[in-house]
Amino acid sequence: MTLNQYKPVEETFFHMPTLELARHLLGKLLVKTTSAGTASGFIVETEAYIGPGDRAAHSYNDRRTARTEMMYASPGHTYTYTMHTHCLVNVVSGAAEHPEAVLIRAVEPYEGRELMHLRRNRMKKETELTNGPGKLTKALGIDPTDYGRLLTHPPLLIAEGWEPESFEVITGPRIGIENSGEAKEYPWRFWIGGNPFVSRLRKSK
DNA sequence: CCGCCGATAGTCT
DNA sequence: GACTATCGGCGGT
Repeated sequence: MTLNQYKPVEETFFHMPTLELARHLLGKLLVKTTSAGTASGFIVETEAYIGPGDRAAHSYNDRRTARTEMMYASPGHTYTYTMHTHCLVNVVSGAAEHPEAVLIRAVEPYEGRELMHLRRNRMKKETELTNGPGKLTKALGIDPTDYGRLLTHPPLLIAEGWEPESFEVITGPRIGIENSGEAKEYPWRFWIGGNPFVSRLRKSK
């Protein structure tokens, strides 16, 4: 696999409602190229964060700040932010001025496994490489300098991957938002049934 | 395989 | 100064 063999999605792919996009991103490839090489993985878990009314979203109550500014951009851009020491990556969704996004929570390694292995401090277990939002960004080499990129071309892109008919989509409550009132119950987490790279396989509450 | 817990830094009040 | 859309090590089973 070389970079020019990936088939990036069209920008119009991102023009669907956020909950649909969270579902349709499953199976797609997330691809990052740096001077060290190309690393990619199939998206196997996502979460939707939907606008000013979603208590779990950074855009809750229309909090428009320097950090959340990209959530208001047109769909298909990245919204990255740091959680403790980790960088998390979101796909901006919804029309411009509508602050919605889809968090990528886990991928299954495809190209550049050796590079991912090194970046992850030679992590022994294969499934531990990319089974969390902070883990996958480190493995793929995604960092805060990727804030605001358009995901239709290198160095960071979403490309065609698995056929949607080839896997089952499961939904459930989002992770790590215990302080978000009713919103913590919304089934806005999506993952591929039976995939070993999904974070928190058993504890899906 | 599971759950607990401490580390760690960017952002906002 | 108080939050986190987290991670990994450790100890018990």
